[in-house]
Amino acid sequence: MATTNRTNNGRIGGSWKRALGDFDKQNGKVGATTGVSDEAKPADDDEIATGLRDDVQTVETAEEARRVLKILLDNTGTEDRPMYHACDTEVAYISVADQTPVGHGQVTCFSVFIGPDVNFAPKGEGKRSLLWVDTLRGGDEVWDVFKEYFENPNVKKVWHNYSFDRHVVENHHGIKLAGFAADTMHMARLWNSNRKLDGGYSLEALSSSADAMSECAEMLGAGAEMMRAKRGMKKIFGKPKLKKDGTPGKTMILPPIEEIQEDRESRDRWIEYSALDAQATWFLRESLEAKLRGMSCEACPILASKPGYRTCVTLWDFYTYYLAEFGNLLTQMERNGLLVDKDHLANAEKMALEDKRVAEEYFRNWASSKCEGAKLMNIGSGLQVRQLLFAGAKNKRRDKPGVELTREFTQESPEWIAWDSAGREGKAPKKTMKVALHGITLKPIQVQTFTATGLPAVSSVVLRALAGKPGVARALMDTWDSLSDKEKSEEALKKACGAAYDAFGGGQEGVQACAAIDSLNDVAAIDTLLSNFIIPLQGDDIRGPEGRVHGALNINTETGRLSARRPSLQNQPALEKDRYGIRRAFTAAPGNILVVADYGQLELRLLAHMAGCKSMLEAFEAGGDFHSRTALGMYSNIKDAIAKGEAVLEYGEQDAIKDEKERPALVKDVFASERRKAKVLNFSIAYGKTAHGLAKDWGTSLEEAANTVDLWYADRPEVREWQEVQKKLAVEKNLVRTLLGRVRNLPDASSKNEAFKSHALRASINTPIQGGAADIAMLAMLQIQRCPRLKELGYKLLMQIHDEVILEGPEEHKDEALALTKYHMENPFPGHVNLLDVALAVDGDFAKTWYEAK
DNA sequence: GTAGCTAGCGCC
DNA sequence: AAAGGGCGCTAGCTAC
Repeated sequence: MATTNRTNNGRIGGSWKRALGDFDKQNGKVGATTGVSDEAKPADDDEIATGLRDDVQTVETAEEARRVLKILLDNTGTEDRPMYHACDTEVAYISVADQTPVGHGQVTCFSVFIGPDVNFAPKGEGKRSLLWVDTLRGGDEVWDVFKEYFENPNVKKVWHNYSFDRHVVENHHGIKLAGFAADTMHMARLWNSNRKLDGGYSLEALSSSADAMSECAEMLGAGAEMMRAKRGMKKIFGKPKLKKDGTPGKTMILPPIEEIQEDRESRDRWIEYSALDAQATWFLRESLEAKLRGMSCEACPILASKPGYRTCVTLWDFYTYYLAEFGNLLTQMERNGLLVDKDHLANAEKMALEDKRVAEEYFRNWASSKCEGAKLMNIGSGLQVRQLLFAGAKNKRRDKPGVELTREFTQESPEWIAWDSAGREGKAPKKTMKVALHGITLKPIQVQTFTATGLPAVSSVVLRALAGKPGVARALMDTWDSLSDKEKSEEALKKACGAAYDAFGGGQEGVQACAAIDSLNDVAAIDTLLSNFIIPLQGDDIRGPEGRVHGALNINTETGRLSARRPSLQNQPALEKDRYGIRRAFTAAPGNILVVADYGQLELRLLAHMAGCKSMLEAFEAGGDFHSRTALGMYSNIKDAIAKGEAVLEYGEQDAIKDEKERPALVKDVFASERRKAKVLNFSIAYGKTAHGLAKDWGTSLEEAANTVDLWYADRPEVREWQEVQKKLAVEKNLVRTLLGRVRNLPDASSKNEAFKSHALRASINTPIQGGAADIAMLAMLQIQRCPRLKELGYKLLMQIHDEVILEGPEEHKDEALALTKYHMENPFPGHVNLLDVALAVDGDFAKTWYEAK
């Protein structure tokens, strides 16, 4: 085998990218994982010749299509023993990195493999077990023939990353895919969630992995070699990119898919390549089924002991009971998409740009009064901001260089910017110029936070500490002349400002520095909103033709949570930070309404259940403010106050009729700081946070933090025991399991590297909780999806944000739909029950927009 | 010019 | 040696 390096330099511009080409790294698709040579040498014939071409039956006409359609429909097997049809498509006219496949992309061909025994060749022409259909040449007529095939629910189809193929196939002729049976990417995740560094989950990587394919090595026989012959597309079809002078360059580029397919020189190789994908998927499914059948699925013992629990003996059971259907549901949600109000976003953009302009001007004026270069600096560059504020600071790692006193940066020249924006007339001025930045502080700022590379961090937390409370210094500056002497006293100013006050000499100078850094922070915050949400949500790449955004929902996390991409709809700004109301842009279609429901304290409830923690279970049963109740368990002074009747956890009915003055105080008001600590611990302990980290956050001694942690555990000893069991499991077996028994491999639990090992051990106590919450959310979504009444009412799932779901449907049925949604979430197990030892609390509402429904 | 990295930040 | 789990996305930067 030729030597290949691991770089993926396939800048494969424009519109070619395809499903299995370099779909995406998160899904472990080719790109990062397939060795792609940099060298512009022709592919070695030995490597790519599979000898497969003669085994491929090609179809280019409707007549041939009708003949093979019969063979396809004759080979579906039985309910008990289905014959799996592995399918795959190749796609042109889509930029997979940027565009949603809903409404983008055109299928140029597809391939099907039903196993080595099925023969697609006409009588008397020998045997061809691979089917390859040319939809470029075949066009609409061929699609019309195969529509019946794709829509037939009795044909059990298998795909690798079904999501992509489903959408691009459904881009043609209103086809509605049915008969989904398995997604080998999801099966592979369930088998081993830890392949990120081991080649990932691309079809290429999996089908050429001896481990993944081990269960069908025998069946493959000599074919195993053939599987391993599979290579990335660019390796086989790449051509040297032509340089400006027309000579071949070093970089390889991939011609457009439709060209490769039609080009006489590459067509046969292309047919082989693409037919091989279906075959690889088929064998991979066989192997993974055998693997999953051999792996136990051990649910949380407390849960598994409950009467009525649907036991999955093996992970294959888990796949067939839940995950396959869930995978299909996710593709349906992707297709549904969310309607986005572009006008609203355009308006938000205007406001954001204006706010940003004002804030930027304020900072730049101030900074350039102290350093000439700041006039032209890039204030979005952390490096440059660090140069201004931390010049001369040492690196935390002694062997590495610190921040220089002065440094030059290359910036676009003002002349060029003017020329570029004013119509490019005449000779182009020089594009860039050097800009020198030096430190501007009067006294060095004490560095508290460092980046991983040892340099002073300039994150928003650091800048916030320098600037003080948002808006305060700025307000002082704006009203400076009318301030009283007392208000202008050193003491008062220092109190109102952040740490930059002293570093810039105090007085008005100090206040101004704080105000300017505050503005800088503002610029960064606005920029994030603009570039992450406001702008991309208006673009056509992630929107389908009907104006809805169709992000991808992936099952690709270590814990079993979903992740969302293009766009990442799961990290829209939280309500309190959503200053431009971005969530208002997510809206229901006319006549419809959004139903939004989320779990309360889902992860803590799962911890209570799995650990069998008496105190936590009681607290959830009692209801009310959970964090106050935690504080009550930790601090005796709260207990005393309650015993004396001076405070209560929450008001009961009797308190409501009392005069306000006669009412006892609430714990969350009187013991606010205790409650705050209890709340932080509730969230932190599940993540494995250490006393050291808490001490740093709270600015207390290690001892004090450790004592507080002990107070938390004192009331909840079962949690500590449970965590020890998880860690032990991780060390002994290098795995932990979620609530429903899915596995997460943690090889680092045996690592000699203590940092890796610690991380694995923290993950071991978090994964059952986080993954268990994902399990519950999955069950609830399946119940919602299956609910015949919700379907009848016209309600569809659009989105999941870990513990929250969004549905859309006709406004007239909103009350019933919300009630049903909550019911399913509260009773997510098959049979409409909740088998946990703790109730599942669900909060929900409906509204025209996401913002209002939260 | 590109690819891959770091830093940073959004969500649960 | 670091010191809270899980993600995706962007801008800036640098090596090639």
